[in-house]
Amino acid sequence: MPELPEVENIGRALKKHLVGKKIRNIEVFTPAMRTPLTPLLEADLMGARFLDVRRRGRYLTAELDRERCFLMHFGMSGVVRVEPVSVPKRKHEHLFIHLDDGNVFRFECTRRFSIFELHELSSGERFPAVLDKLGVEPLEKEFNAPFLHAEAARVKTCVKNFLMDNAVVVGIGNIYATETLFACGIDPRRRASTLTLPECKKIVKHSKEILACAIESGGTTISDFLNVDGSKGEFVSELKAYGRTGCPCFKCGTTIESVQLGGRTSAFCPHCQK
DNA sequence: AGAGATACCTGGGAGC
DNA sequence: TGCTCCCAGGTATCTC
Repeated sequence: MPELPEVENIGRALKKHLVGKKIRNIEVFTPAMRTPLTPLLEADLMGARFLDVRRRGRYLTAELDRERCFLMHFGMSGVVRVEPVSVPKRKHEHLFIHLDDGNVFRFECTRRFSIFELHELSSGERFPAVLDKLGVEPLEKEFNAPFLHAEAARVKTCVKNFLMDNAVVVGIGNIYATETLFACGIDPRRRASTLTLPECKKIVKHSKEILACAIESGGTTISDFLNVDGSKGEFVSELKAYGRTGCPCFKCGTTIESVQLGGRTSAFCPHCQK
């Protein structure tokens, strides 16, 4: 599934393929997505030109002229491709945007968790207003230990759910929260407000490192996304805790356990994570 | 107000 | 073998 590093790479690739191109035609195959795709047909987008592609959290925006933009979120099974019109339509492709260079921008999502919407974008704005409430970017300097410590102090939820809260920091999903807490030796069930400043420093350090590592390892997924089909990035082989319930801990050999937190499975080592 | 629960959706794997 | 059931995931929306 596209995590933040992959979304970043997808955005860079899309930028190369879309910017400067004009929309020739739009085809919608599945009108009733999580949010309906029909507004894309009703809006007059013929001839609109792509100006830029940007990432915010796990969202991508594709800015058009005429003060509008597409807002994309890939959920857990969303894929985008830019391919020649001759490539046959796949089963779960829901939207085609034909470009004036003869290629087709294709939006695929098996589980239909993805979002593809049209938004207003007043001049000077970088992102549509619906993204205003998102938290800081984990790779930016605003995501630091004092910030995290202050945020943690005012919530009652557990560390794991806190790290996954998009209003605090964006793009840390179940996998990265699980891996970060394992790397830090912090029990995911602990109250976030019990985190010390040094522990927050660890979390910031490790989450940035893990994201950076995933960006490198995710490269293969990106080439697949444009060329063939989405095989998983190599980062899956780096996982130390996520998906390893019942397996021995790489550090101490204790059996990895799992617990439900906020409706999500959290794997952890009961010996290493305190 | 804030936090937990639930709906959304489908493919794949486990179990019978 | 073939069927049913459950799980995975992020976000919006609800309920308490």
